[in-house]
Amino acid sequence: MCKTLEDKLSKLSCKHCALRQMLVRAGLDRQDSDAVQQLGIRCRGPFDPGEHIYRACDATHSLYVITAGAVKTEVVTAEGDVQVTGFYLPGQAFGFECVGDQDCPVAAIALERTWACEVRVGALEALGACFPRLQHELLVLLANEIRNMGYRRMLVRNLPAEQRLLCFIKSLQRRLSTHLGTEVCEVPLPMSKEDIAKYLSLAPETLSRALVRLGRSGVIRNKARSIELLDAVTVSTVPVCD
Amino acid sequence: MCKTLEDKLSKLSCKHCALRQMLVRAGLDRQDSDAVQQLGIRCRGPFDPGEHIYRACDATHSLYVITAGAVKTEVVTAEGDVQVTGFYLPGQAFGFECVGDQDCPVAAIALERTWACEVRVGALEALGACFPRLQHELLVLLANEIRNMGYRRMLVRNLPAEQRLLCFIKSLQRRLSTHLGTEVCEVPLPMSKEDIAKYLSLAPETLSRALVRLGRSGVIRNKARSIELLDAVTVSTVPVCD
DNA sequence: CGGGATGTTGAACTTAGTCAAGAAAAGTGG
DNA sequence: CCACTTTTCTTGACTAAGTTCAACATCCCG
Repeated sequence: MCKTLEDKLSKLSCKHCALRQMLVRAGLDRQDSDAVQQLGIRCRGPFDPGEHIYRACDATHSLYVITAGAVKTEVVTAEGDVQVTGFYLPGQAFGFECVGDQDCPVAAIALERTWACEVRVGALEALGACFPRLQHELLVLLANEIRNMGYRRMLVRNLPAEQRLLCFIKSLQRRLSTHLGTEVCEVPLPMSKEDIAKYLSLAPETLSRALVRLGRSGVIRNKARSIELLDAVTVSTVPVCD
Repeated sequence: MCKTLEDKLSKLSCKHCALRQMLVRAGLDRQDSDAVQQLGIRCRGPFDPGEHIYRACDATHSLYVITAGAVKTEVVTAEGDVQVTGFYLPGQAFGFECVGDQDCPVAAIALERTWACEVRVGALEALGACFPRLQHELLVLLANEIRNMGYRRMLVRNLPAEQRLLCFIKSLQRRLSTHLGTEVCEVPLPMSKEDIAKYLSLAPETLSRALVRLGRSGVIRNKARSIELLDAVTVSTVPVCD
C-alpha cells in the first residue's frame, strides 16, 4: 500500500496510463491536486499470480488501472465453463462491467505479480459534477470500450485460427509498444496458452498447431514465454483490433 | 416530423423505452418538462427500408431510440465485407459507439419503415451537470451495453449453429415481449436471412439448414417472415443473452 | 408475367474439435 | 539441488461441423 498522494500520482505518471490520460484531457492535472485527492485513489497489491482482484458478483463499482503486472478478466457460465474476456497490461483500465448498478458476472485475476490503482466510480461521478470535462471523458472511456468490443467481436469471429492468433499477438504488441513508447518485437506472454485459447475461442490443441504453423511460415518465432514478431508485412495485412 | 414537446414525450411514453426509463430513473419525469425540453429531442423519420439513419464515420454524437420500426447496425471492414453488429426494436436505444469523440465506424440502417428519437449526447451531458442522477443513468446505460456485449460475445462464439440461432430468436422474443408487456410466441423477422447470417457469423446456407433442423425437431415453426417458438422447455435450456 | 434478388438444397471440401498419448515445464518435498 | 509428481503443452489420427460451389426454388417488384 502506498501512503501519500504523491505516491499515488507517481504511480499514474506514465504518459499513457488510461486514468492519467483521462484526468489530463479533463484539464485536471497535478495543479488540481485537491480535486484529484477527492477521487480517493487507492493503490492495491501486490496480487500474486492466480489471485482475484475482484470476483464475479462482487459489487466493486470501481475502475482499475494496472501499474505493474498483468490481469485477465473471465466470465463463468451457468454450466461452469470459463470464457476469458480480456487481458490487460500496465497503463490499461479494466472493470467497466462494474460501473453500473447490477452485479457484474466478471472476475479479474492477476496473471503475474500485479499492482493496480482503484478508483470508485462514484468518486469519479461526484468530481465529474464539478468538472464537466471529466464527466465527458468518463463517458468517452466507456464509449471507446464499446467500440473496441464491437471491433474485437467482428474481427475475431470469422477469422481462421492463425489470423485470429496473429491479430491477438499484434494487439498485445501494440498495447505494449504504446505503454513503453517504443516499438517492441518481442511480446511477452504473461498468460497461459490455455487462457489464450479460451480468449480466442479455440481448443488448446488448435492454438498450439496455429503457433507452430506461424512459426514454420516465418511470421513469428516461438520462445519460452514470449513471441517474436518477424515479418512486419505479413502482420500488417491482418485486421487490427483494440 | 412531430412538432410539440408533448408529441415528443408521447412518442417516448412506452413504459419500457430506454430513454424514458433513464429519465424516470433519474427523477426527471414530465413535471420537469423544462429540463426535458433542454434535451432537444428530435423525432426523425420515416426512414424507408434500406435507408441509413447514420452512416459509418458520420460524427453524429447522438443516441437514438426507436419509436416504430426496426434497425440494424453494421461495420464494414477494409476488405469490404460487412458484419451486422446488432438489431434494434421499438423502445431500444442504439448509437452508443458514437458517444465518444472519435468517428464511429458503424452505420445504422432501417429494416422497415422506421421512426426514431434522436438526442444529442452533448445535451444529455449538459443536463446531467444539473441532474447528477441523469449523469449516473447515462453511465449505467453504457455500462449495461458493455456487459451485454461481453455476454453476447461469450455465448455466441462457441455455440453450434442451431443453438446460436435459437439464442438469437429467443433474444428477439424477449425484447419484443418486454416492449409489448406480454409474452409473445410468434416472433416477426424484419431483417433478411442474410442479415441474420451475418449477425451470427454463419454462412447463409448454414443458417437455412439450422432453421430447417429446428423446425423438424419441433422447436420452432418457420413462417413467411416470422418464427413461432413452440417448445418452451427446449428453448429455456439455451443460454440467455441480452 | 418476367427477371433480379433472396432463400433452399445437395455434394465435395476444409477447418477446427475430440480423444489419446507423449514431451516439456513447473511445483513439491526430501 | 535433485528426483518426483502434477500440470501444461504438443503431436497425431480421427470425427464432426461449417463453408463453398453449383443448381434450383421462391419471393418480390416493376
